[in-house]
Amino acid sequence: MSDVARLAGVSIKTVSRVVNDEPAVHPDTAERVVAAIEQLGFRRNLGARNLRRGSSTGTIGLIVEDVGNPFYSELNRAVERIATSFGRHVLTGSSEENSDRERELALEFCARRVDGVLVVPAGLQHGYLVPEMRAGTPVVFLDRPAGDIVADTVLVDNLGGTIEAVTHLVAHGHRRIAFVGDSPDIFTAAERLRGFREGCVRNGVSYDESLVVMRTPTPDSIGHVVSALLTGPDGATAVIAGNNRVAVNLLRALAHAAHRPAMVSFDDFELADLLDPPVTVVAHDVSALGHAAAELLFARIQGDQSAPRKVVLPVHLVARGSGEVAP
Amino acid sequence: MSDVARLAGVSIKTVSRVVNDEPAVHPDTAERVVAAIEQLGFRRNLGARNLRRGSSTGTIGLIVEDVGNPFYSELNRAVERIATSFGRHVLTGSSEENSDRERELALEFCARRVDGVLVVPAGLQHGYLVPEMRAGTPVVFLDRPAGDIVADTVLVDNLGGTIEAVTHLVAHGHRRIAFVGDSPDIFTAAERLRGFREGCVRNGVSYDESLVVMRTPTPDSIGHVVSALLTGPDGATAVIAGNNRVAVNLLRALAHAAHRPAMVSFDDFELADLLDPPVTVVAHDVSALGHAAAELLFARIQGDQSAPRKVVLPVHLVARGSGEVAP
DNA sequence: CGCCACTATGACAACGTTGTCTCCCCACGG
DNA sequence: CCGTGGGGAGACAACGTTGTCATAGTGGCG
Repeated sequence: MSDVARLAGVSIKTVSRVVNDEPAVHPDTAERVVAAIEQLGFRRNLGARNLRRGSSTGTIGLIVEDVGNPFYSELNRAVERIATSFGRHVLTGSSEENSDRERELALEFCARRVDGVLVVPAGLQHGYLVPEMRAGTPVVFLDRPAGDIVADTVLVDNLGGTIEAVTHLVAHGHRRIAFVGDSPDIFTAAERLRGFREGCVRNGVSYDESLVVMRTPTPDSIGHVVSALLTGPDGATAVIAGNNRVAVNLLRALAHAAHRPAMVSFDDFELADLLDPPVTVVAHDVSALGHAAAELLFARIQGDQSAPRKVVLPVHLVARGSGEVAP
Repeated sequence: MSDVARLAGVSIKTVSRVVNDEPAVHPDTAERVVAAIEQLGFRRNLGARNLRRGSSTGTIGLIVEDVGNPFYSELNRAVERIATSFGRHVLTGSSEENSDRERELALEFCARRVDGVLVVPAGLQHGYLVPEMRAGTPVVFLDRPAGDIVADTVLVDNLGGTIEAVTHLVAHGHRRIAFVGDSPDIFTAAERLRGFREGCVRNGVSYDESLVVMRTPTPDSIGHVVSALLTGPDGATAVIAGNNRVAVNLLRALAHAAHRPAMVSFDDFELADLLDPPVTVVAHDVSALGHAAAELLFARIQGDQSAPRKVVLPVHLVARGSGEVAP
């Protein structure tokens, strides 16, 4: 800036005035300044500007498990949409389901003075965020609750959705239902398992632990267990997939199986409707989840001091065929 | 920081020393400072720090069409991986295929002093980036080239891939092949159309303009044209989808059609292998695209001044069945 | 002619840090 | 007893901006 000022033969302050379109600059002077700016390729430093003006950085942080996972990328998009409408940009980070990385990202974002942070938590301990929150950085948890602190949270109805899935399968004649979920360390996975158990109880179906598998879904991990679940006299005639990753891997494992069980997936996913049979899912509006969380975050950013809120978004079963297969 | 200094009864500089783990601070003093920091919830301002030290902001910008599109989110993930390995964070933005928005995002990121920018360009004019690049912000274009400037670019072999798709279909007996692509304003769409034409020529198949549709893929836009392309005595017996969005919409439009044409999709997509028949695709490694572009960007950030590079990544046809359907 | 209002501009401080330099104190060696 | 050296700490400036205030010049009006 001082280079520009020197070249234009004005003070640094006048350059600032021109850059900020402030009035009270003589057109001729402004022209000289603009020319100097062009010539030197000057760009004002937004960081310094924000520092001096005490204004916000105009960014929010978003921490998810994996920005490449379609579920989270849809969330990311929804958050970005709201952020843009509030004139903010989004810093994203993937925690990789690792609580240390989550913490590192969150603290880093806070140090950068983001206006707020949205977290899909990987860990169960969030005490480290308390000082940041007290220092004025709002934090909203989404998809999963905070571990050991009270904070704004937006969830989906994991329990109700899984119960509904069980009920649907029972209504179509199934009594032996398997549940394949993600690692039980993940809140949503544990919660859906709880829903599964509750659903069995409510529908008068025996809950059989041997028909439950909870582990990180990979083609191998799912492939190995699926036949064990479905064969034998006590094998399951229907299976519930605990999330879209499980569902996809399960479908792949079943692709060449002789016997196709009935299936319901928690989480909708692209092309579920085009498979044969089309996959019945417990759908929830991922965009709505992102929207709700971001809206809540911006309310906090704008000074909403009310008590921490907990929002649970509804889910609904979309019957497409795979859940209606007879035992 | 001055509050902390006052509370601890030391100078502001000593606080700085403690915060930065500098030696030559008496343990007792350090302890007092740490206590004051705890009590006040002090967090150092990274922006001010970077300003003073003249160090980088530790961020790079990534501009894609839509962070929610699985293709771009996979790209995002790959870029994040490299960025993390270089200790950087990623600011993302969706241009929504709008060149004004792209420009706005890019200039905004530059003003924030990102260390570099990765752009999947929406527009064809990038002269606006020249001053930024001269000012020292490296820019790498990926998936599509810059419009009117010479710059680092990483592309995939759109031309070769589409030619291969045509060749594959011809080898399976097809002579009337339709091409459904995205809006011709998009580089990859135009390039793939060029490849389609070239493929027809090389394979001695007549290139028939009436079998080409180029438009933004939506369920409606695709649904309306598809039957026109495939019916009648001159209807196509095979169709090439210009990208994954087109493919998905096309599949949906064809789901209940009496007559299923052969099909090849440019871009692989999840579950393509589980459809009936499984979808033959021209696959390319999206992660590799992101990696290559990010690696190139960081080489520039670290001072590589060599001539702008243009990288074209290979594609390969994955025959799964849908392209092998007889006419 | 003197005063005022107004325009155009600049000097200076401050935002929150950190690098440089200086100062003080105490232990140690001669 | 004095000189030296090193550990511990602070004063000050600077990073790139912008807000505040001051100043110089100009034109109009009584």
